[in-house]
Amino acid sequence: MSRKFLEEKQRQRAPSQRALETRARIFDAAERVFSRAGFDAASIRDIAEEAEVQGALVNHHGGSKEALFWRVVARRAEILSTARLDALAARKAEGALSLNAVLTCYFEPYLSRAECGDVQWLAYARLVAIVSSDTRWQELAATCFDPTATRFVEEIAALYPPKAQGAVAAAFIYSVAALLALLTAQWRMVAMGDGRTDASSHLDELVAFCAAGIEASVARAS
Amino acid sequence: MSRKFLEEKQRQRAPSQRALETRARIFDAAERVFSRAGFDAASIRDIAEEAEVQGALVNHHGGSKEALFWRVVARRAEILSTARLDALAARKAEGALSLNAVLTCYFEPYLSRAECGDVQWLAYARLVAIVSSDTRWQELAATCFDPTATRFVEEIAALYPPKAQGAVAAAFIYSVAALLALLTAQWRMVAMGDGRTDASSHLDELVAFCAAGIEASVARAS
DNA sequence: GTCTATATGTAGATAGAC
DNA sequence: GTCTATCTACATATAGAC
Repeated sequence: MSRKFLEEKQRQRAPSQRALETRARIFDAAERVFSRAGFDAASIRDIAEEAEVQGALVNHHGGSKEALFWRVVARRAEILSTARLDALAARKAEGALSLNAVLTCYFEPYLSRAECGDVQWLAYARLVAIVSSDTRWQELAATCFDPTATRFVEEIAALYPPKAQGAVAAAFIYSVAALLALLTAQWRMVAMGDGRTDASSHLDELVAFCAAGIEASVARAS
Repeated sequence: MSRKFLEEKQRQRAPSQRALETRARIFDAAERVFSRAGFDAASIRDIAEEAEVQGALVNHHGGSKEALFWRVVARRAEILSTARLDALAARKAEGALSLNAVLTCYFEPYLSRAECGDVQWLAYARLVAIVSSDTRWQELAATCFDPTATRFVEEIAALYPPKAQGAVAAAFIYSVAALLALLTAQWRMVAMGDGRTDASSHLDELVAFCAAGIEASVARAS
């Protein structure tokens, strides 16, 4: 039942251009509304209004509210997974991987999309935070996020002795949490006295933080 | 209006013992239900049932649903802030502080309460994750969490050149995110291959991860 | 595919008896 | 303080016309 919400009904014939645009508008609107309000506080009515369609159309294209959420998350998760794995493969083709290189392959595809100011990708960052922090979406996370994350953990673990595997897994989760914090909790950094404005260096700083943290965790475990 | 939900009405006379117990039962139940379901999916009826009282009593003791959430969060936040600042003061009395010592003073009061298996403190960890990841609770976070967090950022920043302040603030937010991940996302670590079972070493490993990360962030900024 | 109208459930809050 | 009963609002979802 793992992908229960992602299956599409068989269609009689190809959807029209207009229908595809309507569907995309609904998905984009759902993404923004879910990210602003969270799953429960978001209403189908809000989404319909944001998409400028009638409420019944949201159910028609997205299925139930829960299925719509799954589809909205899965849509971008697939794009991101592909970009991350492609970046990893490209780096690997250049020669042996370093810890910093692997982390950059994981962070950069996400950060570059979110930080260039794309509203939809910024909204998606909040969705990931919602999914990651709530066991209610455990199955969704396992379906959309875990395969790629596991791949990266394996890649990092290969740089160290086998007995460090557990420490690498824990430190990678910390690293992903830090990435999400960068995307969703920047107002808190400002409140704590971070007055810097040059967003360009965020990626390198995050990589430096996480790489040093992972090294230290592994060193403790060895 | 910053503490709007935390003010109590003036009372005519002291509440009875029974009333105090009822109130505590309602707050504990609210803590558990909010942590399981999140704010919106939790209903006053669920909370009443969990506390084994009538629904109207929840409104009577907690005020509106939003006010109840504020009070539940604030109640434990105060205990934790006091414990953290006391630990910091005690360490300071012993001599000059190290980065590891400051981080331990911040993490330990929380981890020791959550990891000893106390249901209410485990529930509270989820509440903090909810508050921290949603701008809707920005004001609550600013009221309950920021004063203590700012104090710790200052303490860490004092160990480094002034121009590292921004990097310290960002790295501290990453560290708090890692702490929350340890408390709320351990199932993900297991899914990534962390098969270790000895919970006792989590504190030291987390401190090692964050301390190394902060050092690296500061080094980049200097 | 799209729209109108509505069925059905459940939410938060309170009035008023005890 | 506590309980019963209820008000009002809005949620999701679907039936059926076009």
